[in-house]
Amino acid sequence: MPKFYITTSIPYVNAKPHIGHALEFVQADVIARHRKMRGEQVKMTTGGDENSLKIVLAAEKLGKSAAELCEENSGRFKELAEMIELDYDAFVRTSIDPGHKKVAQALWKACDGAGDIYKKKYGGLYCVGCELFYTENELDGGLCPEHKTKPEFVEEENYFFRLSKYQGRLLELIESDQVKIIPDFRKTEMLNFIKSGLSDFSISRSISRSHGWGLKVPGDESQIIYVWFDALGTYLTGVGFASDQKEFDKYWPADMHVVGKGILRFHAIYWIAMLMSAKIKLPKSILVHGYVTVDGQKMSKSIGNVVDPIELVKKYGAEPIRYYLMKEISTFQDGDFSETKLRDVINNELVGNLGNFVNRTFVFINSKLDGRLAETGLGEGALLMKEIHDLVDLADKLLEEGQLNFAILKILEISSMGNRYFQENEPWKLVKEGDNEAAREVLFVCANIARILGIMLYPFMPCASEELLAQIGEKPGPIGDAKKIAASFEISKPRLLFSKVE
RNA sequence: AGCGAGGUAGGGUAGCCUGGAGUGCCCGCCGGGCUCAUAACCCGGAGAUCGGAGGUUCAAAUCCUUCCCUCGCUACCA
Repeated sequence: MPKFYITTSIPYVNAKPHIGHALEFVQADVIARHRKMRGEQVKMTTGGDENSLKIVLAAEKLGKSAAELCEENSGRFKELAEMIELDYDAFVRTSIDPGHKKVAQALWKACDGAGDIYKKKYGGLYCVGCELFYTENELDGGLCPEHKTKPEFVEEENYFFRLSKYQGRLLELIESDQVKIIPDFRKTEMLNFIKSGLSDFSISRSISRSHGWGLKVPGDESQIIYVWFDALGTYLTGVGFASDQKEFDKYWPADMHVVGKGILRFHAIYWIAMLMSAKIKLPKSILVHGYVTVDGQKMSKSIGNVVDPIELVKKYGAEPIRYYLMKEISTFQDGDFSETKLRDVINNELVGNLGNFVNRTFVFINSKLDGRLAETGLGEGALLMKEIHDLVDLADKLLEEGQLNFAILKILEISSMGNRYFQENEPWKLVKEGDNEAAREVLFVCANIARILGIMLYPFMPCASEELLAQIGEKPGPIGDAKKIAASFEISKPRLLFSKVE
């Protein structure tokens, strides 16, 4: 059985989750569930990035310890993961996961052993909020462009990673898609970045600048491992690196890292170079999504428009949110969220189109045809069924390519075709005229379409999928089942899949 | 400044790579039909100089040149 190891990036837990985190969770989850439907053995990991100075600062502000803040916020991310139906196997918290510390240090030692880590004095204008050094011309009137605060001059001796050494190999790996970056325009960005020249980067911080928070550099108590070096290691931790060799050999390398556009560089360049240095196999692909704006505006605390996905799920349920994120937001580009739009989508698409088609089909069979349908053959519907099977194949292919929004569009199209077929064939008239056989044939086609919808919806809306299929006594199954015509149907009790919102 | 992504009916998008009647989708608007269904569904219509200007071509939203505008990134932000 082929395996598929997919990861979400691990969010900074210095604040609550926002809708963008939900987007990434759902994207990864949809891909993972699709792979399961294809019969692959899927492993998915996520986690919390906790060893960062930002956490310490945020905690101090709130009068808490860093550990307490991590506990609290990681808890919220875990809650989001559960609520949004993320089917994950491991949630790696970098500050307390016992295996993770070993991983980070083993990774460090391996890079060190390869001669890629060296000490260097480094100084510059440092913004605490960003945790990074700025050059003069990056500053905005002498202030940090992000925080509008005056950066301080910091000088210290740090460990550096010899990134420059890997420039040529990185270029080739990405160019040739051995590490495939999806979509193409992100790949181009990375290639251009590499071509512009790579400098070595700092991978440690002094213990004082880190406020003592973080993982210690092996063999040097005075230095803390830089948060990214540490965080990327969670992808290894999640599948047993340095602890469970059998598990690791089975699942590594990762088949896909799902990340936001802002952190692509760390994955496509730093991470790959680190793994090469440590002589660990390389991940196969990186899928890069955009950011979510809210009502056309960038989300920010100062504007006060940060959307809390947990609240949203409580209000509307997980499935509509998943649907919205997958369909209304382009997989690779920035997309907008608005609650008004969400309501429209629920009422028009989930209730009016999809839910209604399934409901009118099942209710009709139940009330006019005794709840049963024997094999009737597809009759005139055979042609339609062929078109629908083509859409199934297309959606399958789009899912494989990560084109999630196009895939779900195709699935909804199946539902539209069902509604049209139902309408044009007017089975209610056939029943009135006493031609139950003809009505049965129409409904046999419709029921099969509903069943296909049930199967194909699984990656996007697993609960709705289960609920739909349960009404005909089935469960979500392999994607191949979608193209098999069910022989007969028995409708237990039609139940609504989605409800209107006011 | 460099690099990247965009500019398609009132709004949001797809189509562009591999030219062929402005073609599609989700809303909104107008009109009609149906009554199985959660006033859901189906059909039809109005509405676009496909950012501007040149060019290639029998033919350009699509290819080339150029200009304008918006957004993102430019060493550590999902």
